[in-house]
Amino acid sequence: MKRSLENITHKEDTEQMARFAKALGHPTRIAILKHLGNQSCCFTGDLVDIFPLAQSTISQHLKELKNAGLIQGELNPPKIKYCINKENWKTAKALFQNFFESN
Amino acid sequence: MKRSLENITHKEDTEQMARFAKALGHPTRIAILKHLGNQSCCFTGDLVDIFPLAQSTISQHLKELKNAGLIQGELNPPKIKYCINKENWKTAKALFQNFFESN
DNA sequence: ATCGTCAATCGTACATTTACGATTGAAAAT
DNA sequence: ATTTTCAATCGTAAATGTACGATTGACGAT
Repeated sequence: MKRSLENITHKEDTEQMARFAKALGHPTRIAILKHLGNQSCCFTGDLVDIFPLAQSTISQHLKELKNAGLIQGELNPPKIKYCINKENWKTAKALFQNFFESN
Repeated sequence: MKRSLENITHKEDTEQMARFAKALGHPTRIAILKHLGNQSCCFTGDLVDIFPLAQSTISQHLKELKNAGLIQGELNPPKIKYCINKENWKTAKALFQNFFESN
């Protein structure tokens, strides 16, 4: 990537949707979200058991999902309980719905 | 990425959705698709005029969208006309709809 | 106070992405 | 036949992403 600073800007909706899409752009993360959808919530450890990936890798994926705003972590000592961020989920849903509808 | 060969597999739906999402994971590509949605079709050159990016960069983005199956190029010598791939668009729409609905 | 458990972060290796300019190839126009 | 035009591809540089094991930090339990 050249133009590292002088980068192109797009409409905020477009940028936001791209951020969501990027976070969804890995099968493990989709699978995590599907799991959260069923369970409503779960702990990192649960996921480490489900997926044949290192704990650090799961943690990294969770971080990306959190950064994108799709999930949130609640302290539940000594564990951390992850849930869908319903607020942003609604936003994402609307963005994608609107995007796909127009064709 | 270690495990380059012994990689994790997911359900086909999950993999497919991730492929679509990955292709949507860049604002320029979202913008291209939105443009195609309005225009129904367009030429690479049109996009080069619209976006402040090199021709080769646009071409690369188009290639990714084509690989993901979201667009298709029709020969229209001497130009190439790009359109939404309606078949796969429907598939993608359904995958995302279903995904977001379940929460 | 020490130990065990859980999850984040660090350091690292390698792959992939994103951008550019330059080159190539194919087809239309001269 | 030569030139022009359009878009793909090549080569390259830098950034990001994906995975691992090891370490750290926080907190409960012993």
